[in-house]
Amino acid sequence: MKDFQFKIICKGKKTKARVGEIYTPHGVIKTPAFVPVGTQASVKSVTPEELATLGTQIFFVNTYHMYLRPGIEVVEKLGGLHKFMGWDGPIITDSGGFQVFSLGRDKKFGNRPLDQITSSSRHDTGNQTIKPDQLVKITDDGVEFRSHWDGSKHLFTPESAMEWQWKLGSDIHIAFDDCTSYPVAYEVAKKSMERTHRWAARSLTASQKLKVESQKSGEPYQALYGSIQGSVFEDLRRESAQYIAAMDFDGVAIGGVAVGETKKEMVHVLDWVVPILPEEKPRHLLGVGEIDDIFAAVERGIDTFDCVQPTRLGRVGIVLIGNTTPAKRDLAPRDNNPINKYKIDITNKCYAEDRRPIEEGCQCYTCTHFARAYIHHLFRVRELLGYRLATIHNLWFVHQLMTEIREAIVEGKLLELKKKWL
RNA sequence: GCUGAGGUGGCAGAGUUUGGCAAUUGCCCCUGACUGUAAAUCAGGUGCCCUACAGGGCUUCGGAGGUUCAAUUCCUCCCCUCAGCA
Repeated sequence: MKDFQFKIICKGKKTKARVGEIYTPHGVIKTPAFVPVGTQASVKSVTPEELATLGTQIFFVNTYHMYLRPGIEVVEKLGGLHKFMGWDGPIITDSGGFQVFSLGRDKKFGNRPLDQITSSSRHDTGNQTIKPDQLVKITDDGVEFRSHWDGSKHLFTPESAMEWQWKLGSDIHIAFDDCTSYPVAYEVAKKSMERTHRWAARSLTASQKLKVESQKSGEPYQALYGSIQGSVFEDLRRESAQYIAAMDFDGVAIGGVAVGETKKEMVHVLDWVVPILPEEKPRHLLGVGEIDDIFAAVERGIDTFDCVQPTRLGRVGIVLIGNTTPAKRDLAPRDNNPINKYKIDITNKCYAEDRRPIEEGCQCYTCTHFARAYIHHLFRVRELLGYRLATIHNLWFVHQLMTEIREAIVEGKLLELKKKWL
């Protein structure tokens, strides 16, 4: 028996949702599961022990970031990612494919001309400043990245991405893909998808080779998920799903979503793609995790999804709240906006003397120990504890929601739960 | 009391040498954004009024005078703060 398995425990009756268990050499993941993101081998501001307490079963680390700092070899020397981070549970690594998209855009700096960007907000490398469009160069072989730290050049290929993930020793790897930007012309999306497919084949070949070698030496199994692209075009998405589904991957990842398209478009993508995927393989949705998206994904049969939202929003003072007990909270003026009904900005003045916890009834460490006023204060004075407490609450919140969702699927009440929330 | 240095938006602090638009810039504050993390970040607004925008009008550099076409800037007096010495 190989160390990686996916078991479906229960399927929804009215939806395509399913409750399952992913077995990895470092433990079991109950699905559907939310996967926090710890890009640089750290879910920012929380310890592995705290993560476990919050309900995190597995989290994301990025190969690209590990490659640049501290370097794959360093992690390897220190005994692999698990030992390096002090986390015994399952780990999933991203290939660096997302950075093709994320480093290639100029989103961070808006649309301002580069000469208007203040020196403190851009990355200076000695005398010259790296422009975003210089950070990534895609070739047939792979991607030439320029380090956002020092501008040095580095070539990433499907083969190297696989090798590095093996050296990191994560439990689940993602194939090296080309995350298509949005909006994008059909022809460009098609080429990007085809490139992703070529890279998927190369990733799989490289990974299988490494798998054979490692099994000889008795190393734990490391799974590989193929990645589907195709932007918002139905025929491309279907083609990509069929292509990836037909390959010998351990699981499937849906990429290129939540990159600027509407939520409606994203849901369409799921509707096209998921029915094509094999039942018995776990399905991961890359980069998605707002409350309504979580429901949309789960009821369409997604098993795991990762997102920076809970952690990133927490660090800027946005804390998540349920929609189930609206009477228990006062809305800040802006929170009357339905889009914001799952979050409050704790830095708003109206919370300066608020004695209540972030959310009444929440059992997280933050809510059982501190008032909104205190967290508000911590953010105003930029105390590190503020970022931590907000992150702790947000992660707990999402993991709690996932627990509720898993229970609801088993009880056949997912749609009721969704209605209650949305 | 003497000597010296100062008084500029809510705060800090440029501008005064060489009179020619102060709303330089920080901070605070307000608002917005964030979905496989170049992100404990970024963007916008922050004297008043008009304007959808472009832009326009007005008020302001401790106080009172003076010189000048023109004064935050030069001159006189006064008030206040800080430092040193009595």
